[in-house]
Amino acid sequence: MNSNVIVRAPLHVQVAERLRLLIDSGELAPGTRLNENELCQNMGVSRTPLREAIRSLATEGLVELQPNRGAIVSVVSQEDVTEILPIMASLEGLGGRLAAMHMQTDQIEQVRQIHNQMVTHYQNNEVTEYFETNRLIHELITEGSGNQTLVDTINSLSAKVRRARFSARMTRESWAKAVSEHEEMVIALEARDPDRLEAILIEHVETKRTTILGSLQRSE
Amino acid sequence: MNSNVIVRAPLHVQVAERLRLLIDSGELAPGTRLNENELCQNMGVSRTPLREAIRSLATEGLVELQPNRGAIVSVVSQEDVTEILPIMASLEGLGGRLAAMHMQTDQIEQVRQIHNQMVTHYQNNEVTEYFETNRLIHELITEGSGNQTLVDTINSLSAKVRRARFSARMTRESWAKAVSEHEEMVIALEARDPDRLEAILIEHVETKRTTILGSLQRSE
DNA sequence: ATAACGTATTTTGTATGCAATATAAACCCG
DNA sequence: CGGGTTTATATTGCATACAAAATACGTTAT
Repeated sequence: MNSNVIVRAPLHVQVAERLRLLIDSGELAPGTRLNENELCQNMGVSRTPLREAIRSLATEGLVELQPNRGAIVSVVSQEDVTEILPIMASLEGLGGRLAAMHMQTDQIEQVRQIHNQMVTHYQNNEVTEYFETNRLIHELITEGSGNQTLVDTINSLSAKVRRARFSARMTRESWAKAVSEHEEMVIALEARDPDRLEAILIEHVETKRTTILGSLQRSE
Repeated sequence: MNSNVIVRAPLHVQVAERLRLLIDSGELAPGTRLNENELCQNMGVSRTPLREAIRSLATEGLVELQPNRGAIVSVVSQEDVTEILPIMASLEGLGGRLAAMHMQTDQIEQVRQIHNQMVTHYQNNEVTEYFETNRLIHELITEGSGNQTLVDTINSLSAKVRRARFSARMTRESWAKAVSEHEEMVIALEARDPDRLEAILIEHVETKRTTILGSLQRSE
């Protein structure tokens, strides 16, 4: 009777994880062709698990299969982002609504703490740390909904937008707006006001949309 | 220069499609273990493309991988349905809102026609045809949003709920309510009233939730 | 009779090999 | 020299082969 069974993940799962990381970090840039032999050598596995991993990533939408020509890292177009953000607005809004109803007090306090950290990073102009704490807050609120399917759905959409990385291109103005919206979010959460939190989150994603599209304009 | 190239889909894609159908139709019931050799013989392919297909279905959530023990058709629990329906409400609501803004007049007329067919099926107590036309209307409206990512997201969630198939267990009462809500939907669409259509769709999914959970209660 | 052990068989996981397709290179002809 | 065709190489697609794990079975001992 051993309940501490250590089941090491199947190779294709490990490989998929690793690839996901490479793609997310940008080491494998959008459009890059995935050469099977090359990746096999790199990771020290055979083609079978690698190919299985690639198929998974394809259904996730991270890579695109081209029959008889392998797979390329999928490119996230402006149209994609335009499609995704309204969906995320709805879903984050729903998440916030549920979170305001279900979250424990200590969890809310945790959000407040991280929010305060985020504001500090904002004031110190620490962009990377700002985005990380920002992401964490959204994650905590979404998870606070208690709806795992919702969390998964949002994450999968969020991953695509993130990969387009417009991050660094925020104007001082829109950054300030985002921070103040976050402040309101936490207040609504502390007041456990579902309608208000939902509304702010939807508005917040709308701000994000403006920021991103603005940044895309400027970069053309 | 030949632009009429016929690219027949890769085997793993065909296999995935076939499996999806088998699962969706219930021929492969939830919980069934997928025996690779058996399926290979059945479909006349080797294990490699079959396994690749299974991996895809796993990331779609239709099957569940059990390390060293293969895959089983995933079971859709009451909790899953409880999680999914609010998400679908949000997304269908958004879809309706966008559809009311973007749909062409002739597309709306088409919805009206199919709606009328659906009402006839309702009056004649033709359940299968009713559900088919019902599904079609929702599909048309969602597609009318012009947001393909939204369509995909809804479809993937919808597939899971559908697989739980509570369909046949509708009470006369809730059925009537669903039909009248549909009538209102079409009216709101014809009036191109985004707010109203969104509200009705959200309400409509809520009705569905009640119906399904009621049916689950009764079946215990 | 049943519980526990050990062996045989099945089934999954991974690697390798061969065939088909696509890409790159060499070559020929204008 | 350039466009097009042929040939060579690389890469993907699929099937098979081997290894490891899990399940099924039979035997023995209590």
